[in-house]
Amino acid sequence: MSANRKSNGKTTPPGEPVGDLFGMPEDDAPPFDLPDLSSNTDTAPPSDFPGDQPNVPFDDRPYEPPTDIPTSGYDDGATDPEPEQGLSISQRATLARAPAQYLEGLNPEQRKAVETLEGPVLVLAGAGTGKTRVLTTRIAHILATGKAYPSQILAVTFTNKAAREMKLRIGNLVGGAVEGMPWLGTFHAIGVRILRRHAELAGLKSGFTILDTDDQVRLMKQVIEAANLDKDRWPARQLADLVDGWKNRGITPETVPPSEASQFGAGKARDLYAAYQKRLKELNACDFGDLLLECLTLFRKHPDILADYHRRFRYILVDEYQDTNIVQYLWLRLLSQGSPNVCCVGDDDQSIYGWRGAEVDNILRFDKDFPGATVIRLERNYRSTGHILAAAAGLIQKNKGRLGKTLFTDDSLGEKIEVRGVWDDEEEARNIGDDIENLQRAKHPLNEIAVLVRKSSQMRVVEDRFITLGLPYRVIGGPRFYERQEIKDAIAYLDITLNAANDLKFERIINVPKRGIGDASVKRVRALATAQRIPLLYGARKIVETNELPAKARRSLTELVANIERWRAQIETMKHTELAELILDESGYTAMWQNDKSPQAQTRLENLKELVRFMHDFENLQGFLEHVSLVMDTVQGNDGDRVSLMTMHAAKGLEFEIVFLPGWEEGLFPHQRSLDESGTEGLEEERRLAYVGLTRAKRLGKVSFAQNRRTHGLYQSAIPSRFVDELPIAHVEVAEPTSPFGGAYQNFGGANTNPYGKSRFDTTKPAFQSTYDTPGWQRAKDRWNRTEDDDGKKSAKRKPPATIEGELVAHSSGSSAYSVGDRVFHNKFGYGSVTAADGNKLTIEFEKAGQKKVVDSFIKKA
DNA sequence: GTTCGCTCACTTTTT
DNA sequence: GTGAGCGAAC
Repeated sequence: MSANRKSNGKTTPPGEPVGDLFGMPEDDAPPFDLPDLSSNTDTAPPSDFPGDQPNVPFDDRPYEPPTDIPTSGYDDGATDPEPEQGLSISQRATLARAPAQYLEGLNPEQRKAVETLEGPVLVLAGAGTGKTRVLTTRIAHILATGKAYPSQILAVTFTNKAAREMKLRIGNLVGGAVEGMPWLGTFHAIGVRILRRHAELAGLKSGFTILDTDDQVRLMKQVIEAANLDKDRWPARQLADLVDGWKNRGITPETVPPSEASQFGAGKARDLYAAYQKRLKELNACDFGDLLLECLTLFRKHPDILADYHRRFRYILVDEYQDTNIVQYLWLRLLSQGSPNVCCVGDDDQSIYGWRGAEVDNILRFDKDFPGATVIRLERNYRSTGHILAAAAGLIQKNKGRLGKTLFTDDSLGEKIEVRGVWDDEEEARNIGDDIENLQRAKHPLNEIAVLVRKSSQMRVVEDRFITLGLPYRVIGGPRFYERQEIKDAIAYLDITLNAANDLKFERIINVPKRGIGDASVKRVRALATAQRIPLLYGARKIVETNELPAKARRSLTELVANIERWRAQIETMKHTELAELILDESGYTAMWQNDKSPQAQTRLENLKELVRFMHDFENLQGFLEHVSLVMDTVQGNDGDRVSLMTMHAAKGLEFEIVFLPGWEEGLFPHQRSLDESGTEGLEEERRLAYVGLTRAKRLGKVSFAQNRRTHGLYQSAIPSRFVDELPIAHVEVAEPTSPFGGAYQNFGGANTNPYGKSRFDTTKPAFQSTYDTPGWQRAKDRWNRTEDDDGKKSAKRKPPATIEGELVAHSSGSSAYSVGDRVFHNKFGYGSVTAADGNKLTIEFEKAGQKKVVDSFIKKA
C-alpha cells in the first residue's frame, strides 16, 4: 500500500497538466515506467495487462463486436450452464487455452452475472450473496476474454474502501498485479479525474483544490455576510446542506426550483448558491458535490468530450447501485449512452442512505432506464444460518415497493434470533458485557463479535461497561483521521505553505494557536485582499506594513507570514516530513497541544505524529495533500482481538459471527425523527436498516430493548420497537429477564400504552437463575462444543463457556501495579487518581469524568 | 481579543 | 450529558 502511494506522488503531481486524454492517450502510450498498484485512481498508471500493448493507438485496437450470449439457455438457473455457449470460436479457443479458473466455485446465478457481458444487467445481490465476488470476477472475465482493456472499463464504487478491496481482489483473480484499471474508483475520484482533464471548460484550472465540509461552510458564511444577510438567522451550515442537496439532485443555480429558493435567506437562496459557485471559481476550488455536477455540465455542454468517453468505456460497472443519487444516476446515464454494457449491482433492501440523497428509485427503475435489461437475483446466502435469514426476511417483507428476493442458505437453521427485554440501558450493557465475557472464556475470537447501534450516543453505556470489564473493543466509524481538528489544522499549515492562494486554509490557521489576531483583524486583511484581488496571504503581507492592525496582531501576523515564506523556501531542499515537523513546531502548534491539559491533548499529539509518519509514504508534500483531499480515510490496522462497536450504518458490508443489536425501542429504532420527517418512506428505510443489522450476523443475533433509557441526560421510558414484533415468531427465541424488572415492562405502563397492540413479549416468563441456564445459552454451548468449526478451520475442541456468575475472572494477573493514591491517565476519561484497588480492577476518581471502575490495562501512570 | 458561563439542541455520514 | 454558539466580562 504504502509503496504504491509513493509512486503516486510522483506520477501525477496534482497541479501538473496531464496529457490530452485522447490525442495522446497516456494510459496506453509510453512513458511506460513504474508499475502502479495504486488505489489512488487519480493517476493514470500505464497498463501492462497482456494485450494492452502500449504502442497500439487506442482507436486502432482490435475490437470484438458484441457477442450475443443467448440468455434463454440460462433462464431457470437450475443447471450450471456451459460456459462456452454462445462464444465465438476464437473465444472458446482462448478459454480452452487458459482455463477460466476464476469461474470455478461460482453458483449458476453468480456465473450468469459474470458471463452476461453484453447489454444492461442488474444484479440484485442480497446480503451475503457474494456481490463483490461477482463484480470482481466479472471484471476479470472481461479482461481474460479480451473483450476490453483495463482502461476501457469504468467501475465505480461509493467508498475508497470498496474501491481498494476491488482492486485487490481483481489483482488476485487475474494473477499477480493488475495494472491499470485507471477507471476503477469512487464516483468522486473518477469525477476529479475527468474534471482535471477538462478543468478549463468548467472555469477552473487543472490544479484546483477540493474543499472539505469545513471549508465549504466557512465559504458559505462569507457569501451570506457578503449578501448582507444576518448570519445568525441564516446559518451557513444550513445553506451548505441545502446546496449539497441541490448538487446531489443535479440542480445548478439556474435550475433551482422557485419553491425551494424561498427556503433560505429571505428568498435569496438561489443567489447565494450562484455567489458561492462564483467564489469557488475565484478560489480555483470545487466542493464534493461539484466533482460530479461539474462533470455533468461538462458532458452536456461538450458532446464531443462525452463522445470520447463513450468510445473509451466499453463496460461500465456500478457497485451499491441502490445508494446512487440523482447526479450519479444522470452521470452514469450519460456515460452509458456509448455502450449498453452496464452492470449495476445492488440490493434495494439495503438502501439506508436516502437521507443523504440516495434514490432507491434508481434501482427499482433500472429495467425502464435500460430496456432489455437482464435482471439476475443472487439469493443464495453464504453468510448466515437459516433462522437469521428467515427472521430478516420476515421483517423486510413488511416493506412495500421492493423488487423482492428471498434469501436461502444450505447452512443449518442454527440459533434463533434472541430477543431480550431489559429494565434499562445499563442492564442492557451489562448483559452484553457478560455475554461477551463468556464467549471470551470459551475462546471465541472477539473480532467476530459486534455491537451494532442505531445512533452513536448509544455507544457510551456499552463502552463504559467494556472499560469496567476490561474488554478490548474498537469503535468503527466516528470521526475519521483526516476529520480531526488537529489533523485538519496541520494540513492547513502544510497546504498554505505549498499553495499561497489557499485562502480558506490560511484563515483556518491565522489564529491557531491563538496569536491575538481576532475576527476584526481577519476582516481587515480580507478587505484588503479582496480590494486588490490578491490571495489573503499576500494581503496579510501588505497589511502588516501599514498600521491598520493593532500592534499585537500586526506583530504576530508579520511573524506568521515570514514563517510561511521561510517554510515555502525550504520545500525544495528539505524532506517533506522534516519540513512538516518543522512547521508544526515553529508555528507553535505542537506547543499548543503540549500545554493543553484536556484528556484528548495527548491523543492529538499522537495523531500529529501519526500524520507525519503517514507522510513518509509519499514522495512529496504535493502528492500527500492530493491524496488527503480526496481519500478521507486511512487504512485501519487490525490491532488485536477486539469487539467491534459501531452504528448499523457503518456495519453495512461487514459480517460477524455474533451480533448484538441493542436499543430496539420505538422512537430510537425506528428513529422518531425519521418517522416525523419522512413518514412511511422513513419507516421503511429504518426497517431496511434493521434488515442490514440482522443480516450482519453469521451465527447468532441478539436483539434487545430497554424499558428505560437515558437520553439527553434524563431517563425516558420506552416501548419495544415494532420491528421486534415483526420478527417471525418461529425464528425468535425470547430470552428470560436477567433482572426482576427485565421483560416485565407491562407493569410500568408499557403494554397498555403500546399503540402497536399487544406484544408477544408482554408475557413474563419465569426467570432463570442465570443467563447461562437459558435454553439459548445451553444450545450455544453445545454448538461451541462441536469439534468442527463452522468454517471448517482447525478444530481444537472448544471449552464450554464458564458459567461462573458474578466475580470476574481476572484478565491479567491478580495484583496490579497501581495502588490507592496513584495519579493515572486514561485515554477516554483523562487524568484521575486511584481511590480503590481490587486486584487489577481499580476505582478511579477522574478529574473530568467522575468516578469510574476501570481495569488497569486501560490506564497509564500519569 | 480572549475567556467564561449560559442556553440550546440533539440520527444516520461518504466523498 | 455534551458540545456548539453566543454574549458579557475581563
